[in-house]
Parts: sequence; C-alpha cells; structure tokens
Amino acid sequence: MPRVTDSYLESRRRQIMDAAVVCFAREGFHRTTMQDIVGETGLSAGAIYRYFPAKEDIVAAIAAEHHTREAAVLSTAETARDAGDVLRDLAHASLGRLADPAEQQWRRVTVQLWGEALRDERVMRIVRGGLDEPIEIIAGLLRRGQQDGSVPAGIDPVSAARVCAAIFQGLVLQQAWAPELDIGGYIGAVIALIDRFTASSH
Amino acid sequence: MPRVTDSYLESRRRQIMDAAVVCFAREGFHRTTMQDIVGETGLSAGAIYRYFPAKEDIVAAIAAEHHTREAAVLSTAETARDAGDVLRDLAHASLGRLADPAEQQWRRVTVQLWGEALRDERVMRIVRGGLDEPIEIIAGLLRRGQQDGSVPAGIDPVSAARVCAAIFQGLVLQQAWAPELDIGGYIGAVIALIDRFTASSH
Amino acid sequence: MPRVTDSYLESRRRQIMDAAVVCFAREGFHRTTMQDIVGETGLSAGAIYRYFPAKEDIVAAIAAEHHTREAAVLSTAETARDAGDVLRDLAHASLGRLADPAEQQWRRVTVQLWGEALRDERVMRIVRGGLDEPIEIIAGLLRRGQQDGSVPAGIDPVSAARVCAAIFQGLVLQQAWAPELDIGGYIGAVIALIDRFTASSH
Amino acid sequence: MPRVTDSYLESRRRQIMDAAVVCFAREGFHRTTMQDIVGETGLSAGAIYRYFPAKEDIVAAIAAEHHTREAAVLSTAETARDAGDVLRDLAHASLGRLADPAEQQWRRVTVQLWGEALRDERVMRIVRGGLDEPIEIIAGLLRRGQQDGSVPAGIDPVSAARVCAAIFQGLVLQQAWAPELDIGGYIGAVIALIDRFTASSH
DNA sequence: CATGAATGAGTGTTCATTCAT
DNA sequence: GATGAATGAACACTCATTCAT
Repeated sequence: MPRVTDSYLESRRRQIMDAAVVCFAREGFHRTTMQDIVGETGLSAGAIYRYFPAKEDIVAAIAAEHHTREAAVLSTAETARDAGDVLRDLAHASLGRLADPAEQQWRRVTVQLWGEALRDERVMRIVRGGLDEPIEIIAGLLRRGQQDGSVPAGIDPVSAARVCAAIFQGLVLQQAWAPELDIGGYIGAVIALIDRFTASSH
Repeated sequence: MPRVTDSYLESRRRQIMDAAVVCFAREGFHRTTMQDIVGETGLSAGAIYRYFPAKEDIVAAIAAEHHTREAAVLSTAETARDAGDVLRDLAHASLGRLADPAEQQWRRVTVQLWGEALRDERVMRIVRGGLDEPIEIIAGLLRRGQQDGSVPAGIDPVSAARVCAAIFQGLVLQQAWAPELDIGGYIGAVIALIDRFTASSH
Repeated sequence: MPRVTDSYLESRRRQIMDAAVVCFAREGFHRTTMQDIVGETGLSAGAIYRYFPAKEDIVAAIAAEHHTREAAVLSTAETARDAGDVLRDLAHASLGRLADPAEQQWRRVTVQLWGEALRDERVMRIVRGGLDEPIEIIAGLLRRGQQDGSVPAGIDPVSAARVCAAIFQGLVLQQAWAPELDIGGYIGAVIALIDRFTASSH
Repeated sequence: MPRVTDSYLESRRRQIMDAAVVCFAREGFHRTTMQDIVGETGLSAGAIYRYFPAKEDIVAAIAAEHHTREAAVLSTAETARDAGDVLRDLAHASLGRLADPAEQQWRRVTVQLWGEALRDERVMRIVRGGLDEPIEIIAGLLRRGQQDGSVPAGIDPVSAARVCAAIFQGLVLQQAWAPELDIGGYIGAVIALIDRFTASSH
C-alpha cells in the first residue's frame, strides 16, 4: 500500500484523532488504552504508532487542533468596531458554538485537557495559548473601549478579559457535566451583563 | 468501645488524604501510584487499605472534603440582605480565598476532579453538588433582587447564577495554570461587574 | 509475608539469578523473555521487578557474580613462588574448573556476556575487570620470572599475559560450543607449553 | 536468462550485508532492527526481503562470509614445510590481520556470532567449521612435527591445536573490547612461545 | 493489627514480516 | 519489480490490591 498520497496520510491521522476523541470523551485519557483506540479506529496497534510516536502525542495533537478551532472564532474580534458590539458578537460566536451537539465530545475532552496541562508541559503550552490569546485580544478591546468611553474606566482590562474567559470556561465545564444545560439562557445572561457593562451612558 | 479512639482513626484518614493531595497535585490522580501515597504518608500499603478500600475512595473522599469547605463559604449568602451586597460579599469570600497560597495544591486537584467527575459517578455527584447548591442559592438571591428591583428583570436567574459560578470556576482554572495571577485585579473586575449589574436605577 | 530477613531476600535474588542463568544459557539474553524467567523461578513478574529494576540488571548482576567467582581462582597466584609453578597451578585451577559439568551453563552465559559487553557499558566494565585483573597479576608474575631468569627476557609481560588469558578464553568458547571437549588434554598441552616456556635453563 | 545480471544481484546482497555489519557492530544483532538495516542500505524493507528471507539469514550469510575469509588464511599452512615455520607464518598471517583497522567492525560481529552460534544451529555449523578446520590442519601439522622431532612428543596434537585456536580467539575478543591493544607485542609473545615449543632439540 | 512482599492482569510500545498498490 | 504502510503477536514493565506472617 506504499507510495501513498499526503491526503491519505492526513486522513489516517484524522481517523486516529477522531477515534481517540471518542475514546477520551468516553473514558478519559488514562482509562483509554491504546487497544481502545485500536478498536475504535479499526487500525492495528502498529499503524497508530506510525502516525503518533506515543499516546501522549495523540493527546497533544488533539489539544493543538482544539486550539486551532477555538482561535478561528476569535478572528471575528479583531475589527475596530465598538467594544460592546464585538463582545456581544464574541459571546454569541464562542458560547453559541457550544450549543452544537456535534461538539459535545470535545467538551469532555477539553475538561480533561485542563487537568492534563498540569502534568504535561506540551499540553500546557497549547492550552494556555488558547487562554492567553483571547485574553490579550479582549483586553485590547476593552482598553480601546475605555479610551472611547464605552467601557468603564478604573478596571484592569486584563482582569476583565480573564473574567470573560472564565465565563466561557465555566460554561464549557458546566456543559460537560450537564449537556442539557440551557445555553440560550446563559448567552442571554451574558449579553445582559455586557449591555450593562458597556452601556453608553445616556 | 473501640480499641482506638475515633479521633485517632480520623487523624489517620487526614494523614492519608493530605498526603494524597500532595501527590495528586504533583502528579495527577492516574500518575500517582499507591506507593507514592505510601511514601508520602510514611504508612504501609496495608495500612492505607484499612482506611480506604480503594484508590478511588481516596479521590472521592478528597472531593467530598473539598465540597464541604466550599459550601461553608456559601453560608454567608443565606441572609436576606440586598442582592448586590450579598453578591459582592460572596465574590470577596469565594474568590479571595483563592489568594491563599496554602490552597494552591487544592486548585490543581480541583481541576483534575472536574475531569474525573466525567468518569466517576460518585465524584460527579459530589462535584455537581458543589455547583448546583451555589447556583440555587445565587439564583434565589437574584430572584429576590428582581422582585425588589435591584436586579434587572428579564434575565433567567439560574443562567445568571451559572455565569457567577463560571466566573469562580474560570478563576480556579486560570490560577491552577498560573499561580501568580492577579486575584485582586480579578476581584476588582468582578465587583465592577456586580456594581453595574445591580446598580440601583434612579 | 512482610518483615522478612535479609537472608530471605538474598535467597530470592539467588533464585532469580539462578533461573535467569538457566534461561540465558538455553535461549540467550535477548531470546529469553521475562516470562521465561518468571516460569523458571515460579515467582510472578512483579516479584522479579522487586529485586531487579530491569532485565538488564539481571544480566549485570550475573556478570558481576561471574567476575567474583573467577577472581577467587586468582587469589592462589599472588604468592611469591616460582613463576612456572604459579602458572602451572593457575592453569590447573582455572582450566580445571571448566571440567565441572555443573559449570556448563555458566560457560554459555559467559560467551554471551562477551558480546553483551560491547553494547552495555556496565557489563563491559565488569567483564573487562575479569580480564584486566588476571592480566595484571600474570604480567607481574612474568616480570618477576624474567628477573630471576625463569622466564625468557625480551618478551612483553603484558602481551604474554594476554596470551595466557586468551588460552583461557578460547577454551571457554570452545567448550561452550562442544561440551564434550577433552579438557584434560587441553591442560596437558598448556602445561607442556608452560614447561617449555619457563624451562629452568641449565 | 535473468532480467538482471548475477553480479547485480550479488552486489545488492553485498550492500545489504555490509550495511548489516555496520548495524550489528554498532548495536548487536538483537538491538538492530530491520529498519536500521533499511536505513543503512537506503533500500526498502521489501527489497531486503527479496535477497534474504529473514533477518537470521543475514546473520548466517555474514557468518558464512566470515568463515570464507578466515579459511583463506589457512591455505598458506597446507604446505609440507617445517612445522615451526608454518606455525610462525600462520601466527603472523592470522593475528596480523587483526591489526587492520578496517576489520574492526568484523571483530565486534565475530564475538556476537560466537554467542549466536549457541542459539542458531546454522550459525553454529558455520562458526564451528571455522574452528574445526584450523584445528584439524594445525593438529596435522603438529603430528607431522612430532614425527620429524620438531615438536615435542607426548602432547595431544588436537589439544595443542585447540590452544593455538584459543590464542587466536582470545585476541579477537580482547581486541573487540579494546581496539587499541598492542597486536605487535601479542604476536611477539606468540612467536616466542612457538620458538620455544618447536625449538630444534640439540 | 500492621506489614510489605507477592500477585498477575494489563499497559504502552516494538518490530519482523507481508502484500496491496 | 519495488515500495513502505500495515500488521499483530510479543515484549518489558507497572501497580492496585491482597494476605501470610
């Protein structure tokens, strides 16, 4: 089966990562054995090691992909529009995405990556990138908002951005625990918060 | 008429749990071996099994203790004072507690418990209790606030309470990842949010 | 079974090493699996790892014991007697020992250790010690013999000692390959060589 | 009418065997993977299996080539010249060859073949041939020497021939372990031994 | 009652070999 | 004919748990 196209190789990687996500979501990283992944992919043990040198590398690859996906959402925020509008868009985009049932497994994996980051330097780097970049972007946004008066002065923009990130992270966690959670309501509450916070004073 | 006093037994449990927290914070649940805990306690393997029938039970016991501690903070919220004041107190109490460096290890363990809850029904029950009770209390608080007009109507109190919980959870996570994080600034931002949100309109 | 005497522990080590020698002699280091050793000892896999952290450590321990045994033979040579007499004693002692059928397995293991030394620094150190020490002793002996005239001058004592070592090593190898080899005849030839070499001139 | 010439096929075999010798000398038979050989040859895994049905066959082929080379040296001994002279020539030829640094890798492989012979019947046959033939030749030589009086009577010629073989084997081993060894000195000592042993009685 | 040596199923990983392309 | 991706049995080693002492 040699002399194979790059896209073939890439699709094998996908296959393994997808299977791993299924397993990790179901059993956690540590309770998932390579045999579980082997079973889920339909490949052989050896085949998997052709694409990933170790189990940890599958975890890291998943974390990295995760990060890439999440970063895509932020690109909408880079505009120079009104801070409140951008925050509202961001809330809808990032929180709204969690309503997609197809993403359910990712949520469970995300929560585990949070813990894994504490043990695995590589995962930490990836996962912190997924936190630090949004914080920076939102802090910049708030700073600009403070300059044009749409955001209250006297607040540390980075801390406020951390609160925004927390609102996202907390929802990820809560939804991982209770998938039936009312995301629309949650978004509504967040929007109300933003409205109040960035309310143009009369 | 027990051969040894209850307090003796309890202190042994403490000793094991404390050692386990040290190990779990350092290496994670799954990378921590019973031998690690044995080494950290100075007890024998057999002795530990006298107090906990299985490794998972140590995890569960730690989760339960965790929950108990956290619940204590909430007791201050049960008063009938002004919603904004209670929220501010709660923010100071619950977030401020994270500034205590002695609690650092717990934070790392907490993040892991979040992931463990997804796999262990017992841990899930405990850990969700630690989320659902605060949500209920805060939702009640907001409901009362909406009645007396100090909280904007038209917001789902439970969703808003979830946002409050998220603000706490997100900080726990962010601090586990970066212990040097500026908690004072974070609290400031949260207080500003509460101020705006519960601002007495007039 | 805890609180066990040192001699108990020591006898377990022996048991494992003896079993390993049987396996290594039969199948070689690399073709011997830990399961083979488990089967031969009657112990469990885990038990073996309590005494030796890795398979390589069993090999190293065997090499070390080997070396100790061999070194014992040399102690007879340290006397200040006539060089020829000492060489003859040494030939009888070291070569004669190979006639013991109980040592048969060791021979096969020895030959494998020779190759293993090329890959394993630890084994090399041990195994070279088993060569360098005898060479030094015999070279000293020959040097003294040259001074008192019982050994021909004009020969490099270290090189001659290497030849002596080779005569031993070669027999080990040849006997490993053909256990039925006539050791008595071999010793006879060696003794004749020594006689001629150290012939009292008159 | 082969599609490719025999010499092409033969040169492919050479290429593989040369690469294998490099790998075997570096890592030993068992630690060398087929991938190592693939990497060293630049051929594909499949290609190698066209020339050698199994890894063991590469080892066997190397052993056979080894034997062929060594046997060539012996051809000089078949003359009917004086036993002492032939032995001296043989010593120079066979031991002197070891001084060639280009042969260094072979020495390391040889020592491993010795151990491998104990496990692999095919290797044993080849490698024992490399011992038995010289022994036979030298024993014959000594026997003739005993008849014409140039070699002391009363010594078993086969045993003495074994000692000669041992002197060669021991040097191979010692040099594999310490390539910087003084071969000239060693040959000097051997020649001195032969001189004494075959000294024309007068 | 405490101990810690023993257990053994299970783990992640390797690698000689095959065979679809 | 050549390729190299795939195979999968086998490997060294781990570790939660037990129980003889």
